[in-house]
Amino acid sequence: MRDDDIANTMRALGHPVRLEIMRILAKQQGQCCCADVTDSLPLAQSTVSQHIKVLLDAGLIERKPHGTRNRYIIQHDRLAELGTAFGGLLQGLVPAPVHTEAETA
Amino acid sequence: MRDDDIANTMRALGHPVRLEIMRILAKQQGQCCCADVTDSLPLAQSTVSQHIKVLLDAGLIERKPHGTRNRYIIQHDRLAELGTAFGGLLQGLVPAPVHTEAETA
DNA sequence: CCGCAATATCGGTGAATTGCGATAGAACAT
DNA sequence: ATGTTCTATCGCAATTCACCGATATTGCGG
Repeated sequence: MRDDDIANTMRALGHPVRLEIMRILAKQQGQCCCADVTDSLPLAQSTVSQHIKVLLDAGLIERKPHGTRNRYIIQHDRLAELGTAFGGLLQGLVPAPVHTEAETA
Repeated sequence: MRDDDIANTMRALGHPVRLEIMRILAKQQGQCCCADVTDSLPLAQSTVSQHIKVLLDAGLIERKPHGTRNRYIIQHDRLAELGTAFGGLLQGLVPAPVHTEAETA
């Protein structure tokens, strides 16, 4: 994952409403449509749809048409990918690459 | 960590330049001032200072005046905190809370 | 005291984000 | 076909972001 990609994905998660949407989607496990999300939030349907689009563009969820509704499925692969990238980032930020105690000249 | 807090911190990291700044700071380990960062990036000093401010406000780094310069230190505690929060988030997004195999009625 | 170097902050510009209501289109039931 | 429901998309306004150059501040050396 490139920095750009990490940054984009993190920014997609960098909004309380979108965090909440992810949780709502998780709770309903693939049986969740836009209206369900809207009902759970104090926001207009268009606004929710926008937030969903951001998550879609980041690859964090996937749209699956189902009759007149659309179901949204969390992409756990993608989340895991981000988790790994984030872990790698933390790793790279770690204080000191001390090799051996005896090596401290 | 509240959602707001998680979102803010993630958004602070949600920019490639700021990721890079974090890496630069890590590499120089506390001996790094604003000019050093600016020299490593194709951006104006004021822009770099702005990005640093974002990281400061998110608590991801700390300023430590040192003569006419300012040194910036990565707050590993804060990073770890975010890591934990992010892990918890992933946990909460996990597909199914299956208790036992025998329980699958 | 005077200039210099480092840096934060101000003012401005253009782009992106966040929110809304209104609208268009698809699928369905009647 | 017609109306209903669900949802994406289109303006639109307000806000924030990203970037810049210019400026003010602060500490240091002469």
